[in-house]
Amino acid sequence: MPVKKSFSIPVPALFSFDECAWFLHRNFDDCMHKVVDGKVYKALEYDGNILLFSIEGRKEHIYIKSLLDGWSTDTIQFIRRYIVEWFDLDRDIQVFYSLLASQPPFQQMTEDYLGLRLIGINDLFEALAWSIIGQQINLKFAYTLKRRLVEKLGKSVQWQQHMFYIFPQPSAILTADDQWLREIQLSSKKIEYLKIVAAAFIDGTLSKEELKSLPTSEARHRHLIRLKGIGKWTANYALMKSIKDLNVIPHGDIGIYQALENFGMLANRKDQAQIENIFANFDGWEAYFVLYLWRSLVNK
DNA sequence: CTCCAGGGCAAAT
DNA sequence: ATTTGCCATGGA
Repeated sequence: MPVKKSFSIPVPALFSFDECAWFLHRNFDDCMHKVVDGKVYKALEYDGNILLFSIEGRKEHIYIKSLLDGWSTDTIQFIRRYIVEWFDLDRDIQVFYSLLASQPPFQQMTEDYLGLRLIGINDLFEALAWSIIGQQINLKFAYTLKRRLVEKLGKSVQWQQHMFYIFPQPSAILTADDQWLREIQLSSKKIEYLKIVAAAFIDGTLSKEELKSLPTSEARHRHLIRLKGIGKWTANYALMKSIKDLNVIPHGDIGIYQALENFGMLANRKDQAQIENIFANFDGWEAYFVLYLWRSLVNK
C-alpha cells in the first residue's frame, strides 16, 4: 500500500489561500483549527483514525502535509475532497465578482478580499450546533462556549505543544450532563436545542445526505426549521456553511445589518424592502455576498 | 450602569 | 399577522 506524507491540490482562478486562511481565524479563537504563520492546521477523523495536517498556499496550488503518519491513497482522497469542499475550490466565482464590480458601494471588495472563498463547515451537525451556540450572544463569547464544549466532549490529538480537536458526535452531546452544560454557561434553551438536533441525527430524521437531496432551498429550509431551536437564521446559516446553498440569506443577521450600515446602504434595520433590493442584485450568489459582508466587519 | 450581541420561542396584541 | 417579553451573560 502506497504511503505518502503530503500532496497538493491545484487552485482555481479568483482564489487566495492567504485570504481564506486569514478569514478562518480573523480575531477569533476557533478551536476547530489553528492558523499560524499563514498555515492552516486541522485534525480530521477518518476510518477510526485521527489525521492531522497543515495546509499552506503555493503559487498555483495548496500543499497539504501530514503531521503524523503517512497516508494511504484512500486517506488522501478523503482529505482532498474535504479540503475542496471546505474552501469551495470547485466553484467558478467569476459571475459573483462581476456582480460585485457592478455595485459601486461594494466594488472595492473585489480588490480588498480578492480570492476569498465561502469557507464551509462540512459537518452538518457541527454547523447547526455552532449556529445554535452563536444565537444572539457576542461572537467572542460564542467561541468560548464552543471551545468548552469541544475540549470536554470531542476527541483530540496532541502535536508538539498544541491540542487539536474533532467536533463532538451527536451522541456525545445528547448524553452530556445537563448540569455540566449549564456550568460551562450554555443557556438552558441552547442545551435543549442542541439535544434536539443531536437526537434528530441519532434517530435518523436529519442527515446531510437527505438535506442535500431536497430539491429547493425552500424545501431544505423547511426541513431544518421543523426542529425547535432552528429558526430562519440558524437554518440558512447551516445551509450556507454546510451545504453551500448559495441562494440563502440568514435573515435577521446582526452582522449583515452592521455591514450594510457601514457601506451607507441601510438607514433602518427594520427596512426589509431595502435589504431585499440590495440582495436582489446578487441573485444566486446571496450567500457569497453575505460572506463578503461579514468579511468587511473585521479589519486586518 | 446601560446597551448590545452573526436568535428563537411563546404569549400578547 | 405582528409585536413584545423573555432567556442569559460576556463585552464594550
